Amino acid sequence: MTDRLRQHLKFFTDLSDPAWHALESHLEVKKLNRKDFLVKQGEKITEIGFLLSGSCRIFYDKDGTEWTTYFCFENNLVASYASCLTDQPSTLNIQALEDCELLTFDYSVLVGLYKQFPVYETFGRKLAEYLFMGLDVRLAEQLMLSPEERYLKFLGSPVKRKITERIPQQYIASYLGITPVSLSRIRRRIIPS
Amino acid sequence: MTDRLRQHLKFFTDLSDPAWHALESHLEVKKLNRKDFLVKQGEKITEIGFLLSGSCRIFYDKDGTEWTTYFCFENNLVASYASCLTDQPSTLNIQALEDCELLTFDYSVLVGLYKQFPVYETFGRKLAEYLFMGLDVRLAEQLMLSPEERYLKFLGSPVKRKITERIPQQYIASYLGITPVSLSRIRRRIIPS
DNA sequence: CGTTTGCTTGAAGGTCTTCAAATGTCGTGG
DNA sequence: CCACGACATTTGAAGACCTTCAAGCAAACG
Repeated sequence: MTDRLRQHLKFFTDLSDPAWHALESHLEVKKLNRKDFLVKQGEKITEIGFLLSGSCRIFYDKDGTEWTTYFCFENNLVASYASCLTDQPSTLNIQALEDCELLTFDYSVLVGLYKQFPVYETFGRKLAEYLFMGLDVRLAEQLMLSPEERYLKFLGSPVKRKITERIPQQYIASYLGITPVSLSRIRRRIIPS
Repeated sequence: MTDRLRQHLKFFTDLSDPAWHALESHLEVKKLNRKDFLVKQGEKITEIGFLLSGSCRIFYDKDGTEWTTYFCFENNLVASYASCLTDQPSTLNIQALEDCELLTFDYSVLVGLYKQFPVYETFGRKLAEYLFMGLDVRLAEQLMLSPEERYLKFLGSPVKRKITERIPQQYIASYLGITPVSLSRIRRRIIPS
């Protein structure tokens, strides 16, 4: 079962057996029911999860309105990474959209591995670089594209299009930075069927 | 002169003398006149700059409209980092807002240092983490705050407030994701004086 | 079934955008 | 030092789009 995590980490860097086992020995299995929270805004939780099954969304809550920054599915890492890095309470929430099974370990484990195995420094670098690039694209879209263009682009991505089949529309709207009502109207506009 | 760069890198991690000299030996001095480009959209330039004096802005050009993602000043690193990472042509521009003097080295130098000195892996990780966190906050603001709120927040940051004293308003607008016209109206609205 | 939850639709209102013109500001050359 | 031109900012008017509040449906679930 942990093999799937090891496989996923290869996307960033290859780990030797000893290096891998050092991490593996800290892994725990965790289950979340739909709507359960892995991380809550305001709490300091430096747990890093790897989704074996199910899905989560990462969102901010501002005055009762929720703004989604990311969706996570099987074989994805999920964490309040900024909170780990700053060692401050999380500014965001991570909530299960479906029942989830995940492997977890604490960020402090990773920090320990940075010191023990140089290869983990490389891993940490690649991970941060990967997250950086994801945000970079996302910010650019948010800056340059209109809500309608953002939705069209969302549909244009096969990976993301699948999200629409699995995630309530209101969360897509909050990901696009608009209200559910607006998304509904945009949909009627571009798919006049 | 290169000392200022070394000092700045300490923000991320301490470099031993040999590690530092390995980088220092590759540094070049470069001057940019106002409006000159360090990086142009569509070109693959993996040069990393450290601003000794002057300022730059990083922006996307979409159909003739420019959208600023970042401003850089003295003692800041500046590069098309995503382009370095992906080894693809840059999707953004870096342009001097004032006459600039900078120290530069190519990203490939850094990649070489990753292999030679483990400490540079740590540096690279911290750098990527730092850039990630900057984008994280920026995206959250872009998602959750109205243009007016974004501008107020911009003014509320002493560091950024200084930008208004040095940078034309239209660039601030493009940073906030609105038109110069809108920013002008927002200003009139919140500072009715 | 009835309740809950989520999506759609309507009406009204606000803010941003676009296009255009006027006013300001700054740097350069006469 | 002033005048000019280039570039920035402001302002006006019209229009588009998103938002809010509210009501109506539809599907999902106990």
